[in-house]
Amino acid sequence: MKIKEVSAKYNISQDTLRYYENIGVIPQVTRDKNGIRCYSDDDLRWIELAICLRGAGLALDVLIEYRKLFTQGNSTIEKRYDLLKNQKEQLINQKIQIDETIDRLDYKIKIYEEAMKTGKFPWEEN
Amino acid sequence: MKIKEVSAKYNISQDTLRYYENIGVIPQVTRDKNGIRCYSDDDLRWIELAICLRGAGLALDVLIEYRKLFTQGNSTIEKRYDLLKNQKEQLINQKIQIDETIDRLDYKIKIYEEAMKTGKFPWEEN
DNA sequence: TATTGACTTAGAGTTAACTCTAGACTATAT
DNA sequence: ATATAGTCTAGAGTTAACTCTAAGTCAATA
Repeated sequence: MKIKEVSAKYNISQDTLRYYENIGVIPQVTRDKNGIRCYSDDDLRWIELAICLRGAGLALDVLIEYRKLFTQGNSTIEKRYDLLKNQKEQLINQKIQIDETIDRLDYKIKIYEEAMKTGKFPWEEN
Repeated sequence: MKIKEVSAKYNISQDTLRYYENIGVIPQVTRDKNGIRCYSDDDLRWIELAICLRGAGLALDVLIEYRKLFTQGNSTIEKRYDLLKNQKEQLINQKIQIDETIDRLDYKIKIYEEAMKTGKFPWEEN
């Protein structure tokens, strides 16, 4: 699979694909005789993982670290485990923050709905 | 309340407080005779709101827009309502992404736990 | 044969959200 | 009287994560 197809398949720019490879978020993609990237199934799995984790807000630093540990083999299992646990914790905290904010938005939305229905605008702080 | 106290109370840098005021995320704080900021309760509520929304990932652009609409009075009620609804949708989507990622991390974490318990490292893609 | 389109690289540019710097002012403590 | 601590401003610098540019290679097509 060449870069254009991969880009279309995962809706990610070609620039970003090359960038991720350069910084070590995904493997060094093998090239054909003309130096053109041919993405393997394994490469695609790494890309998909990267997109998923980035989409949830993980930093590229963390993905680079995970990939680095992975390439270092089984001796880094524990470190990878810690990293994953850690990131999961962060995501749980982020979810809590989001839930708080959604509650807050819901409260405001309700007030605005009332205001629009009754034409009366209650005293509001912000 | 002066900037140092506010900074401590909300755990936000003085620079950021001034920055938020400059770009219009929070009100223009009134000054004492020496030009020093004295934050009112209303200012504090805006700060608290900004920190909450930013913590959930809302962009400063959006907060600036909301604040701008607010200062324009009741004629912008509907626009503010739309903005809030919109941002809520985004947060819900973000939460879905996070949940997917947490599931994925959980799966990996389980595999790593197994590996560490048994000492056997199963074939893994990444 | 010339052009087109897909690809390559290195490196510069962009954007968001801070964060820091330098120089100035004022109030209080020694 | 001087030092210290807290504040101010304007503007420069930083960081993350892209995104774009320019100049080049190569294969297929008009």
